[in-house]
Formats: sequence, structure tokens, C-alpha cells
Amino acid sequence: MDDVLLYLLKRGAASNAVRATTGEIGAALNMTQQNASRRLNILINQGAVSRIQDKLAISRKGISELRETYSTMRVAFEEIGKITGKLTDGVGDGKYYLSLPGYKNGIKEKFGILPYPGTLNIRLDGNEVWKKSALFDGAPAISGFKHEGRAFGELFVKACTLRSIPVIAVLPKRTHHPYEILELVSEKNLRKVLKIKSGDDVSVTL
Amino acid sequence: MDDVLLYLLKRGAASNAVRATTGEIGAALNMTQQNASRRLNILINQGAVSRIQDKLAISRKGISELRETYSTMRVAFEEIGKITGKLTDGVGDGKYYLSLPGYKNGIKEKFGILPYPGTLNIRLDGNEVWKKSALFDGAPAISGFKHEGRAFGELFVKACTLRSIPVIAVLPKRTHHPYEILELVSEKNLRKVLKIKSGDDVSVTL
DNA sequence: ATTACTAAGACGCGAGTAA
DNA sequence: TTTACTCGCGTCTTAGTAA
Repeated sequence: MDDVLLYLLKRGAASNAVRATTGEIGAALNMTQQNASRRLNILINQGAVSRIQDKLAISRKGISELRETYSTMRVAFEEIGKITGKLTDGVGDGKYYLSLPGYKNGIKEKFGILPYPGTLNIRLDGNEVWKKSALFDGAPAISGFKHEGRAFGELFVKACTLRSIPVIAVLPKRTHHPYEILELVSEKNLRKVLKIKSGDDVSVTL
Repeated sequence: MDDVLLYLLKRGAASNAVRATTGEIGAALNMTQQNASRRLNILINQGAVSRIQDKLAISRKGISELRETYSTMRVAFEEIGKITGKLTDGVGDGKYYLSLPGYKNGIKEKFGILPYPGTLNIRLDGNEVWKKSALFDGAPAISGFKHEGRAFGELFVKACTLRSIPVIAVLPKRTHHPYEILELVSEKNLRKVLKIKSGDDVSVTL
């Protein structure tokens, strides 16, 4: 995938002709203006980009080229975006953590919901465990705090869905859980709403 | 975006370690086995890919790299995937064409629905018109046929949605319509179902 | 059967500069 | 101000071949 073409896509050159100088493209992509100029002309000669007066637009050919890469990635990432496992009994500490104002209010602030006191614990299938780190990669975190003299660490939070119900996957930065457990928080009692019980296969999306 | 990394993604190396020889990678990407080997090792040194015995897996770092490109593209393509315009009165010929067994049965075969006799015509906003060619780019076509001595040409068809209702965008290969008109076919009378009338703004997705 | 080294040539890039 | 030419260097690629 050509970086210049991708940059033009980012700039919206697929929908409308946009003004983008070779100097600007070069700066954005960490290359010289001269090289950006050269590479842009290659794209133009290939018919992937067209110059319209002093503006640039990605042509149909350029778009289908980009779209091909996009579909490949979409298929792969949709597969990645599903984490499957079995519903399992928690040890009850999720309930305690969610009763703490620090976490409770943090979730309220970030997602606008007051979490049901208790987490849904999913034991991930063996070859799904690695997805957990991908899930929380770059996820926002609720700050740590002190409560009754004890320090509580940061909590990574990530919006997901479970059978179309919005849920929040949470991961304490310093977790005490075995790593193959995924913890979910929701406004509602998910076991009741979804009529699921321990041992059921579930799949979390996004 | 590195082509070798993208190829591994395509092969599913993001979810599981997959067996992929450098010869195979080279053949797939039109490069020599030697070069594929060299480039693979660069990715491994960068920490984007890891070798597990004789299999390859994309690491967390490689995945977030790919995901960044993916998000860029998704934002851009979601914008592209929406075509907006105003509902307009047709000249009634859509109704005639959809009464012809050739087209009617072609749609029945491809989509499993019997089209409502009549098309919904959308006059695209000026800067949306170009999306029409992108929409039908690579779309399947219903074969042409002869009917009562007259020849009817191929009809491009593409599944879309209009306010969450599945519709079929159609484009006769040799159209008599002005090009800024997008024609939609559906099982139902969309004007009734969606309670829309000429002049209303509508947006077709996908 | 597969990986990866080496040498030589092709190609891409930055710098200088012209238009 | 912006584009794009030339030159020289360095990286990437291929082909041959070893492990």
C-alpha cells in the first residue's frame, strides 16, 4: 500500500479533490518535498490519482486499489474483534471493586452509566487469550486512587458488546486474576438480562 | 504498510501462528524467496512478527501497526460508503423494466426477492455523483436478454441499505438516465414503507 | 525442502537547484 | 510559493549458491 495514496485518502481525497502540496505530503510522511513530488507523479502516471487544477483526487482505480487492502484488513480484524470463552464464576471481588467510588465514578464519567455491582467473568479459550492484550492495547484508563488507606491502581476500560448489549471490558493494570479471564462490567445484571449461566459459551465483540 | 506483514495478516497470522514459507510469501508478493526471507527477518527484528518453531505470528506491535492503517481506511471508506441525495420522481420506466421477466427473474435469482414494480430515484448531490461509479465498481450484473424482438442490456446490481432497509442499487450498462440519478429496487414500496416523498433527503449506505 | 548469505545491479531518496 | 529536474549515495532486490 503506497503511503502517499494512503495519506491522500486520510485527507479525504477520495470524496473530493483536496489541496495538498508536495511539501505538505513530504512533511506528513517524513520525506523530502522532492520525493513526495516524485512519488505523487508516479501515482498520477499509474492513474491512481488525478490532478484537478491545483487539487488532488484519488481516481476510481486508486480507490479500488485501496479498497482491496481495506477488505483484506476488515476480514482479518473482524476475526480478531471477536473473543470467545465460557462464562465462569467470579470470586466476588469484582463486586467489591465496583463498590469503590473511585472506579464506580470513573466509569460513570467515561461511559455515563452506573455499573451493576459485579463483574461478568469469561474464561477465554486457549487460543483467544492473546486477543486480550490486543483488546486493551491503547485503551483508556480510569485513574488510580486511595481509599481507606489502601492504594488502587489504574483500570483499563474498553467498550465492547456481548450479544449486542453494550458492555465494558475492564483490566486492572496490576491484576490478581489469571490472565485468561476477561472481566465485563455493565449497567445491568447481564446474567439475568441475557439469561446466561456459568459454562455457557459467549462471544465479546469489538 | 509493509506488504509482507499484510500478507501474513491475510493468512490469519494475527489470530494464530501459521505456517508460511519464504518461498510462498515471495511467490504471493511477486518477489524472490531471498527477498521475502530478508524482509521477514526485518519484521522479526522490528518485533512486528515472531517465529514460533516453523510458524509465524504477528505480534502485538505488528497488529497495532496494521490496526492504525486500518482505522484510517475505515474512517475514509465509511464516508465513501454513504451516498446522499434527494428523492425524485422517476419517469416511470423503472416500472416497465422491472416488469420484464429477464430483469425480474435475474433479481429473484441473485437476491431471492421479487422486486416491487417501480424504482426509487435519487438525485445525487453534485459532489456525490462520483461515488456512483465506485458503488458499481466490480458489482455483479444480470445478463441481458431479448424480449419481443428488442434487446435489453446488462444490469449492474449492488446490495445497499436505505435507512436500514435492504435495497438493490441498479445501473443499466447502457443507461438512458442522467448520471446523477441513482436507481433503487426493493421488495417493498419504499415510499410507503419509509414514508418518504419527492424532495426528501435520503442516504444510501454501502 | 527451506532458509539465508553474497555480489551486482536497480531503484528510491535527499540535497542542490532551476523554473 | 510550489513543483520537479539532476546527481550521488544508499538501500532494496535479484540471482547464484551455500548450509
